[in-house]
Amino acid sequence: MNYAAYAQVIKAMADENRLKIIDLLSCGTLCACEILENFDFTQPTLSHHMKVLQTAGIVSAVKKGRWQYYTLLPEFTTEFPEFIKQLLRDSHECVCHSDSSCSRPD
Amino acid sequence: MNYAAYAQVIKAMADENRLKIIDLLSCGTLCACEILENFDFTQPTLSHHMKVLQTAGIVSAVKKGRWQYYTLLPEFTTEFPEFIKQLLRDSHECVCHSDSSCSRPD
DNA sequence: TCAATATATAGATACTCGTCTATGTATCAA
DNA sequence: TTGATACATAGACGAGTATCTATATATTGA
Repeated sequence: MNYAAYAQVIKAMADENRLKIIDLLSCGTLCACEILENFDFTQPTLSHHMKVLQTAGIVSAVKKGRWQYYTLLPEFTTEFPEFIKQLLRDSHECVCHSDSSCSRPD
Repeated sequence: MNYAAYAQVIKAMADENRLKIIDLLSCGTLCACEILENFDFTQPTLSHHMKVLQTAGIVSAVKKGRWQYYTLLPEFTTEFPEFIKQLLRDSHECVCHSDSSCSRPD
């Protein structure tokens, strides 16, 4: 499992405001000004957050005229929940199935 | 949706090593020394990571003799994937369903 | 052409975080 | 009792980050 790659994605999600941005985008494309209406921080701060989400492969951006439209990437919305599922699922390559010097608790 | 609370959980997951620890624990309880065998960092660093995971409500700890046993909390393993599902699902309270001055891209 | 609008970039600041070394504490076996 | 083992805590350091103000760029309507 590629921990480093997914750690990058999760790092990008590890912020209250970006989590809300992802939620806003979960029902469709929005431009930056529409997203900004939902927050108290400044426009450059939003610009920073959107760049973080793009770099992580969570969001794509398309410019039309004056507006920059952001959309959740389908790769993210489908692959990420699948990764979480696999992460928390018992798999047979785990160290706990191998020999160990420590005894188990009762 | 409680973004702040889940942002704390996601922050605790937003580290390559802690992600691997969660994966190791996904198939059952392990003591600290067993977990440490899988990493290159020092024992105090592991101790720090385990505290972060406990504070976030991801892992519980039980001491038996000399050993400290760690287990993934069932609340985490069941509720977190559900949160991710809801986060990425189109919901009807979204701002995109309300009035907006911005036009949509084609 | 000019002003307003939408967004990005630069640079600064304060804070958080991952890791280390050094050391403390608790448990157990001899 | 003593030494070894398992783990935690304290404190430091360097890197990263969330936010701001100031400013630049691009687009559009008048």
